Amino acid sequence: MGDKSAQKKKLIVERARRVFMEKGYKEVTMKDIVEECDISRGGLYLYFQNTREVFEEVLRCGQEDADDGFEKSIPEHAAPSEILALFLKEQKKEILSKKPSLNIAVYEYFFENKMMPKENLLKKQFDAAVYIIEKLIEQGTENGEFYCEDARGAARNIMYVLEGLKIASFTRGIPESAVDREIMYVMQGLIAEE
Amino acid sequence: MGDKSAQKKKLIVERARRVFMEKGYKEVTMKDIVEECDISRGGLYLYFQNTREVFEEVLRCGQEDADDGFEKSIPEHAAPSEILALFLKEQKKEILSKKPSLNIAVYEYFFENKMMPKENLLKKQFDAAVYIIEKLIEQGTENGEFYCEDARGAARNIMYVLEGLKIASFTRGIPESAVDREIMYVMQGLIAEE
Amino acid sequence: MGDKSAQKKKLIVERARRVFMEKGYKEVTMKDIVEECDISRGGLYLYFQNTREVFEEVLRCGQEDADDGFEKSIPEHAAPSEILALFLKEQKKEILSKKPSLNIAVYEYFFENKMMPKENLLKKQFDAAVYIIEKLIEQGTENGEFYCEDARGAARNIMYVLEGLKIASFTRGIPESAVDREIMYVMQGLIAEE
Amino acid sequence: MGDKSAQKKKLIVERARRVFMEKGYKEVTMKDIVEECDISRGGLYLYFQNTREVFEEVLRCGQEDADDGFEKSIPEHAAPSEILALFLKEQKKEILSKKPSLNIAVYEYFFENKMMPKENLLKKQFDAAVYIIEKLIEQGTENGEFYCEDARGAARNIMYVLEGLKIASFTRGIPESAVDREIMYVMQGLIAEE
DNA sequence: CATGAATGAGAGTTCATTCAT
DNA sequence: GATGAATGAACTCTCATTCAT
Repeated sequence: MGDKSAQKKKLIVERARRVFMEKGYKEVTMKDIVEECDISRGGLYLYFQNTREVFEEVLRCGQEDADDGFEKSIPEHAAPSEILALFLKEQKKEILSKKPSLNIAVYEYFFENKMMPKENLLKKQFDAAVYIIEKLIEQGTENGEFYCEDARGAARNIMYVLEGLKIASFTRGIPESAVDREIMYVMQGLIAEE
Repeated sequence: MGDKSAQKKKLIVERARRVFMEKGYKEVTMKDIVEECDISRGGLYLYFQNTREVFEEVLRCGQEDADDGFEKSIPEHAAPSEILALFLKEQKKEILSKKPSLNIAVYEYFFENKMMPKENLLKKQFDAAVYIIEKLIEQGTENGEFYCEDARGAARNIMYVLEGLKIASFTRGIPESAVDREIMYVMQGLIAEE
Repeated sequence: MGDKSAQKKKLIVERARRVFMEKGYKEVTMKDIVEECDISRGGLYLYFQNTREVFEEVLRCGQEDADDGFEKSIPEHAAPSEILALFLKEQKKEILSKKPSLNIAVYEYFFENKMMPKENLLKKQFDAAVYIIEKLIEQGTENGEFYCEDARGAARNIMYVLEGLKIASFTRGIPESAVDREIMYVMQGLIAEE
Repeated sequence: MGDKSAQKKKLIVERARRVFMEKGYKEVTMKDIVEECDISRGGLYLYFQNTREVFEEVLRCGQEDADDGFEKSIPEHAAPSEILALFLKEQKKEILSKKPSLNIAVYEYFFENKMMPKENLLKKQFDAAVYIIEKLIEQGTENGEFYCEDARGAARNIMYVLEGLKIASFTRGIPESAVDREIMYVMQGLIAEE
């Protein structure tokens, strides 16, 4: 039972994710999910009481497959600067992607549910990324690739720029060149400096 | 009639703005607006067909009072660095403000209506701000306050960071210290450098 | 407006009364009322939020036509004993009536909403009836038709018996003879005694 | 199987009784019963098709523990008037009891299912009580405690008053004094008389 | 027998939108 | 123009009832 039930729940979450990617968070109704899932009206309510619960499960289950693509693409003995470049490239791809993604739904959800200091998914992801970038910059500084006196500050600056670019992309659309330019700018700040 | 009609329209927009500030964009119904405006249901439809039209009018009419506070607060013969500092302070205030603002509604609206290359309000405001900052940096560089080889790049960097901070604030909440730190960081990049 | 609106409300209440007479109180749904009224789903909600509100309005509006039949049937210069007899006859008719009446709905409603010390319709009607009977008995005693030392006690006893008969009729059904017997019994108590 | 099955049925009825005491008759759903019984949804349907069947079983099984308290409390060689007084005291307790009882559910049930001339539980209980009171009055009359020419009539009158009091209590609430007064009144009618 | 997931009918409720006045 | 009553579509949610296991 726990098994089949869990199976079903997973299926619902999977299908629901598509709906949220397509329509954002607020727009989605239980009916939308029901229809996407080929499930009965009442059936959905066995597992979730409202779209909020469904979406939170989508978030919870979604973290696994998050950066799969990225991590796999890192060569064995890559230099810190190379890894950082790869990371930024990955981010660029996401920023520019025309494919529907959960991003907008996530923002809509957190606009409505701001109040979550520590369990906030966005914050966790942001902090984790800052940490990784910081370490890369430190390593790069040690082996002479980078010159940077405030690795953490630089890492944070990069992440805020990326967040700004994301929003710019979702709310206006920006050309690839603009993303490249910004990435270039922050990379410059790490390398040259003298 | 053009007069009374325009008067009425203005009243609606004014009241509707409050509603959008309170509830965001998607949540708002025609009923909400009708109730806030003490107008008849049919009356509203004489001016606007749906919440989208109302919101667009809100955006159009709202630009006036935008940076009033800021511009007034600039001293007569302030140095470029001082003006920039004031601007950033203003931004900080907005980022940290707990008062309901149109910001979230604006994001929600543009998530749904991304496709507007040139008339996009967000883009216009962003570009305008970039231009101002760029000029300030150039002036500052000339009079020796700043050292900066790529004023436009730096200006854009600052604006993306601010946008990132805004989103961070709306979706997670950030402490004042975090905002200060980021502002400090970008200012450092302009001043020191040697 | 107040006029047409009141008109409509009255119509709804009228039709709704039928529904409550037919189905009791708890069984009735907003849909039932909507259908009986040839009104739209949303239309009903303009006037009432739920069946409880409708029923309370039915109660409020219904008191007028209550004892019409009775009062009209009283001859000009009837003796107290005759009036009392008429009253009891009226009660008997109601107790035995096979026609759907609001009675059961009223009981169901007050089972659920017992808590109303002073505005309780049932109590008011009961007390009013007790008062009338008491006065009749007093008058009858004065002119020698009755012999009774505790007019109020007797009046109350009569009303409780009638209430008991009503319930008996609604929950089991009782023959006319049983009602006659009880009425006879209480009347005996007033007359003979010598 | 008859054994285990009967056991289970009994358990269901026991728990269901609580539900009916709590919520009346009409309000109760199969779901309510299932939940109170810690039984499976399908399981309940093996024994009962709907709440009506359950409630009828509750009624059938419930008669046992009915007047337990009363019968036990009768002293060995009590005088008829004493026994009657005890009986009325017992009735008073039930009328005024704030504890949830099956009473309201019973009324609701019989409002809906009036048509049962001979197997009607309420009628049976009523008639049985009348018979007992009649006998007590007769005995009391014989030994000089009472004076009463129509024992059956008096007995019936008492029972209808009690029924009226019960309904009054369930639909409006009545103070203890009111119950006392009515009981006193009917007792007076038996004793004094001259 | 017993379970409980699943179904689908139906009640409740809210609004965008229309239209007679 | 302006009003607000009226409509009906769309959504949410709950249960009686069934059925594969």
